[in-house]
Amino acid sequence: MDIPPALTRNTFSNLPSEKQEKIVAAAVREFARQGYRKASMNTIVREAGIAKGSLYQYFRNKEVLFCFIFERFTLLVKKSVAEQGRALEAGTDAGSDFFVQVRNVLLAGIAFIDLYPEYFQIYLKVLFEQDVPRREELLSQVRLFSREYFGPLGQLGQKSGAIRRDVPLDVVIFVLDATLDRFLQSYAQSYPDCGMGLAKTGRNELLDRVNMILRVLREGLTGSGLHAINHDV
Amino acid sequence: MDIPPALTRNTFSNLPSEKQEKIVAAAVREFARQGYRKASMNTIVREAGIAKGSLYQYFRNKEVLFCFIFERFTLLVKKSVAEQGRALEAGTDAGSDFFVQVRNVLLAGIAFIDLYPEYFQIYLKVLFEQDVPRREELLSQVRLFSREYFGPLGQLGQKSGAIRRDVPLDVVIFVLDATLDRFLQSYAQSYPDCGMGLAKTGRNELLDRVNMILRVLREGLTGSGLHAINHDV
DNA sequence: CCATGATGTGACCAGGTGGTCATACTATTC
DNA sequence: GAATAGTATGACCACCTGGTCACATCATGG
Repeated sequence: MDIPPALTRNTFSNLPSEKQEKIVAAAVREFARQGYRKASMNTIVREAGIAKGSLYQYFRNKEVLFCFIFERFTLLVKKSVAEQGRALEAGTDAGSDFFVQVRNVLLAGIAFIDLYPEYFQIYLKVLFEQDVPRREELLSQVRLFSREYFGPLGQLGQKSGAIRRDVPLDVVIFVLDATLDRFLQSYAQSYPDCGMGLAKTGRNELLDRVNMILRVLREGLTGSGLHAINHDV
Repeated sequence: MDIPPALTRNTFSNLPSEKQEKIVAAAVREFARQGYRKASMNTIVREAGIAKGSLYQYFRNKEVLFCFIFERFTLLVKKSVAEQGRALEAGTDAGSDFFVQVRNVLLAGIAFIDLYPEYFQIYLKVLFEQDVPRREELLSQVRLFSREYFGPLGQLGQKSGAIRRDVPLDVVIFVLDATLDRFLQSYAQSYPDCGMGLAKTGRNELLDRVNMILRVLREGLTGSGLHAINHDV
C-alpha cells in the first residue's frame, strides 16, 4: 500500500519513521471517531502536529492512508486469533465442544476490543458506512465471524450431532453471527441503547452475560426441553 | 416542525402542495441512498426539478427537512403496528403464545419494508450514522423492537413460563433484538454479506427462514432437550 | 389593468474538503 | 564551506457544501 518513503535514509534515529507513526496515530484516532468520509485530513494533520504537505509525502491520499491503517487492523486481528489459537492448543480443549469454541471466539473478540478499541471502532465504522473506498475488499480480509469462520465450525457441529440437523447451516450461522456481532458492538460502544450497559460492567458480570447468551443459543429461550410439539411456531 | 407554507392559498389544484410533495419524494430518495450527512441539498433540488430557493421556502434547512421526513416515517410505523394490532384482534390468537407474537412483530417488520423500503432505509442509515442532528430524539420515537416492546412481552413470557426464568430478562431481550434486527437488516439490504440472500428469495422460503429462526430462538441450536448437564458452557 | 403579496429563481456567499507546489530548511557528501 | 538531495512547510487550488437574497414571475383582489 504505497511505499512510505523516508525508510531508505536511516539516520540512526527514527528507524520506523517516528513522523509516520505520529501521522498514523492521529489518523487512527480521527478515523475511529469520524469514520472514513467524515474524517478530515486537516484535523489529522493538526492533531499530528505536522504540516499538510508532509502527510502527503507519506501517504499519497486519504484512501491510501486509510487502507494502510485498515491493513494494520487486519494484521492485529490475525495476530490475535493466532495467539488465541495457541492459547487453545496449550489448554486441553483443542477441537472440543462447539459452544466452547464459539465462546472462545467471542472472548477473543472482547480481548481484541480491550487491546485495540480504536481499531475496532474503525472496523465498525466501515461496517456501517456505505461508501468507504475499497470497502468490500477490506472487509473480506477480516470477517471476524460470518460464514468463513462459523461455516466449517457449524458443519462439524452438525456432523458430530452437537448442532441440530433439522435447521439449515445458513440459519445456524445467521443466528450465531447476529448475536455475537451485536454483543461485540454493544461492548465496543454504547450501541443504539440496547447495549445492556456492557461497557460499564465488571469482568465477572461480563463473563456471566457471555455464558448466559451462549446458554440461550444452546438451549433456546424456552426452559428445558419440554417442547417437541408444535414445531411450526 | 416548521410550518410548510403555501397551504393557506388553496388555488383548488395542488391541495397538499404538489411542490412540497415533489421535494419530499426527492429528499426521501436521497436520504435513503446517502444517509443524512452525505445527502446533498443540491441533489435533492435537482432531482425534484426545482430551484434551490424554493426548497428553502418549504423547509428552513436540511435538519428540518430531514426531521419532517423522519416524522413521516414514525407515522407510517405507528400506522403499520396499529393495523397489525387490529389484524391480530380479528384473528383468534390475540395475546397468545409468546413466540407467535414475536413472529408477528417480525412479519410486521417485513411487511413494512415491502411497503416503504426507502423509509426503512432511512431508518437504518440513522441507526448507523453517528451525527444525525436529533438522532436520539428521533430514534426514541420508533424503536421498532428493543426494550420497550420486548420488555413487557418477555416479562409476561417469563411469568407464564413460556420463557425460561433462569436467564435475566435483559439477555432474553438482547438475543431477540439482535436476531430480529439483523434479520430485517438483511432483508432490507444485502447487509455485510451475511444476508443469506434474503432479499432475493421468494415469499415461501422467506417464511421458512422466519420459522426456522424462531425455532432456533425457541429451542436452541442443540437438537431436542438432551442437555441439562454442563450448564456453564 | 394595475397594485399587491405570495412563490419561484439561481447567482452568490462563507466555510470546509482533499490535494498541490514553490519554497525553505536540514542533513549528508565532497 | 559549497553542493546536493531528502524532507518540511503552509499558502493556495478547485470543488462542493448548506444557506441567502435581490430579483423575476405569477395569481389574486380591487
